[in-house]
Amino acid sequence: MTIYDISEKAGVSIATVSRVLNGSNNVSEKTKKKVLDVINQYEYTPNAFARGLGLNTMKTIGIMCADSSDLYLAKAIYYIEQKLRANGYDSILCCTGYDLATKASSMNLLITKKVDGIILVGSNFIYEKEEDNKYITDASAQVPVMLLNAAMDAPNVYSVVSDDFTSMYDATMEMIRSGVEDILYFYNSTSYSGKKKLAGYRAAMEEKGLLTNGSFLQLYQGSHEDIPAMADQLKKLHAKGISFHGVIAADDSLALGALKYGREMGLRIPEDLSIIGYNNSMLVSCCDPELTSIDNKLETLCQHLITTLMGVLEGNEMPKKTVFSGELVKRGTTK
Amino acid sequence: MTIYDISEKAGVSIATVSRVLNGSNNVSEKTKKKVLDVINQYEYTPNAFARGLGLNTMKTIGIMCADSSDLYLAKAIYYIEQKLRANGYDSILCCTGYDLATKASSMNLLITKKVDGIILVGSNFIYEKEEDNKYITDASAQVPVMLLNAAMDAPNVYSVVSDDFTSMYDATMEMIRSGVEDILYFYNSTSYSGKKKLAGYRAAMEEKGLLTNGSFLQLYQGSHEDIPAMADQLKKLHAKGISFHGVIAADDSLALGALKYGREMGLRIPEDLSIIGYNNSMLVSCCDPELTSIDNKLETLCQHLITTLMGVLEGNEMPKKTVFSGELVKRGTTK
DNA sequence: TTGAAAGCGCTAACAC
DNA sequence: GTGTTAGCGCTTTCAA
Repeated sequence: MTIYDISEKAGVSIATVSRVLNGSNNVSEKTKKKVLDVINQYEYTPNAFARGLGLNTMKTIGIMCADSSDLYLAKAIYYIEQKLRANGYDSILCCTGYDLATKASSMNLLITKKVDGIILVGSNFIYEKEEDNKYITDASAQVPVMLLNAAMDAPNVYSVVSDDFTSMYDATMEMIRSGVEDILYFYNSTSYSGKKKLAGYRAAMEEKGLLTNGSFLQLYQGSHEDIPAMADQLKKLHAKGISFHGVIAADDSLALGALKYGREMGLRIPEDLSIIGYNNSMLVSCCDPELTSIDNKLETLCQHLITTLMGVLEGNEMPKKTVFSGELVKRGTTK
Repeated sequence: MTIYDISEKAGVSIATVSRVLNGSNNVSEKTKKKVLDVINQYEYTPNAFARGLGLNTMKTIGIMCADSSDLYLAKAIYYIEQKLRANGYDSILCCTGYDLATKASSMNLLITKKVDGIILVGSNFIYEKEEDNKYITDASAQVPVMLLNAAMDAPNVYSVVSDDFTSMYDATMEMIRSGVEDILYFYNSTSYSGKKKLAGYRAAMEEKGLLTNGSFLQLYQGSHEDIPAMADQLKKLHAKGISFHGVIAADDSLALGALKYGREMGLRIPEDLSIIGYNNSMLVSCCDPELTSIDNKLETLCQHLITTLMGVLEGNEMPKKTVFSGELVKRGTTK
C-alpha cells in the first residue's frame, strides 16, 4: 500500500494525500476526510525510508552508553527514551562497552543511520587526550551531540552535568563535621565526572588539612556488580594496617562494598564506620542500615538535556553547558 | 557525497560502485580497487534510507521492554543489543511502560520504522485475554516477533523461556526439605512467567500437603525499586498475626524486602527466616547474608533468542518455543 | 565485466 | 485548494 494506491482510491493526487498525511492546512475539510477514510480503511502507514530519503531525517536520536546494565546508566536511558518519544522522536540504542574503538565505530554507525542527534550517556565517553575525543567532534560536524554528565567544549556539542565537585566537597565536609577525619575515597572511574568527584573530596580534605598520602584513595577496577570484590579490596587495605573510619564512595555499589566490609569486620555503622554513596539509586534502601547518598537529580538532567536537544534541532540558540546541583540525602550510614 | 560522486571520481558507473559496495563478484579486481580507493579517500558511506527504500530492510530490530530501569530487563537488553550488533543488526529500543495501549502503539511505531523483527523483553507483554494479544499477532503478520520469557502460540511468533515452574518447584521443595514448612510466596507480577512461578510454588506446597489459604500468597504492587515498601507489607502481615519462617520471592528485590523485614523484626537469617530470591542479579551480593537465588540463565536465553531470530530472518525453519532450565544458587539466606 | 535506466515511496516547489 | 513533477540515493534488471 503506497501513497499512489491511496490517491487513486480517494480520487485525488498523491500530493493531496501527502498534505493530509503531514497536516498541511491547504486541504479542504471534505477532501481531507475523504483521504483519511481511505487511509484508515486500508490501515495505510507511510514508508519511513521514502520519507527519510527526501527529508533526510528519520526523527530518530542515537543513544550511546557504555553498559545499559549499569543501574545509573539504565535509569538515564529510561528517562531519555521516554522524553524523546514524548517529543515525537525514536531512539536507537548502542551499548558500546568501554573501548574507544568500539565507541568510535558505534558513532559512525549511528551517523550512517542518519540519526538527527546523538546522546552520550555517562562521562566515560570523554578522554584525557584531545585526539581521543576526535570521534566526537567528527560526529558533531554532522549532528548535534549531547553529553550527559560529561562536558566538552566543541561546536555543536552540548553538555548537561551534575555539579559533582560541589556535591562531593559538601559530602566530605559534612562527614568531617560529624567528627570523622580519616576518610577513605573509594572510586571506580577516572572519567570526567570521576575526576570532578575526586577533586571535590580532595578540596575538602585539603581545606581541613587532612590530605595524606595516596593510600586513602582507593581505585576499584572490578565489575560494577561484584560487591564482594569491593569489600575484599577494603579488607586487604585493612590487613595492610591502613585504618579509616569513613568511606566516601563514587557510586552506591562501592558504598555497599564498604558496608559489606564493615559488617564482615564487625564494625558498627555508622559509629565505627561512616559511609556515603553516590547516585541515590535503589541500592540505598536494600541494605541495613540504609545508605546516605548523593542524589544528582538524574531525571532533571535528562529532562533538560532533551529540552536542549529539541531546541538545537529547531535551530534555536541553546546553552552549551548546564550545571545542576546535587543533594546529600542522609540515611543510616552517617551520624 | 553520494554514489554518483564516487562513480564520477572513479570513472565508472554508479552500478559498478553499487556492486563494489555490496560485494558482488562481477567486478574486476582492478576497478574494485579503484572504486574502493575513492570511497576510502572521501570516507563515503551509503545513505541508509535510499538503500532501505529499495531493499525494504534496514537491518534493524525493534526491542520493546516495559521498563529499562528494571535490573533484569536492563541486563536482557544489554545482552540482546550486543548480540544483535555482532550479527550486523542495529536495534531501536522502546520502553513502553506497562500499559497495553502504549505497547500497541509502540509496536506500530516499530513496524512503521520498517524493523526486520521485534523482540519483546519480559513476560508482561502477554495478556490473559486473547484479544489483548492481538497487537502481537498483528505485528507478526509483518515481521517475526520474538518473546523472551513469555510464550504464545501464533504464526511467526517465537518464544524463548526459562522453566520458571520447575525452578520454583525445586526451590520450594528444597526449602521444605530444609525444615521450613510455613513458606510465604511473595510476588509482584501475574504475567506469563509470574504465573508459572506461582504454579511451581503451589505444586510443591500442595504435594507436601502444605497449601493453606490465600494469605500465604502476597502480591506486592508498589515500585520495583522501593525495598522498604516491600518490607512494610510483610510487617503488616506479621502484625495481622500471620507468621512464616520462609519466603520465596519472585524477584531478588522482593527477597531483599523480605530480608529487610527480617532484620527489622530482629529475626535471625536463615534460622528464623529462610529466603530465596529470583534472577540471581547483582542484588544477591549487596546484602548480608547474601541471597540464595534462582539463576535463570539470562545470557543463554538471549543468545538463543538471537540465534533463532537470525535463523528466521534467513528463512530457515526454527523452533517455535525453547525452554531452558534454571538453577538454584545457594547462599546465606537458606540453611 | 560494465553501463543505462527503471523503479523504491515520499516531499515540496511550482503551476494552475 | 489541488495537481504535476522533479528529485532524494540506492539496487537491480537488462543490454551491450
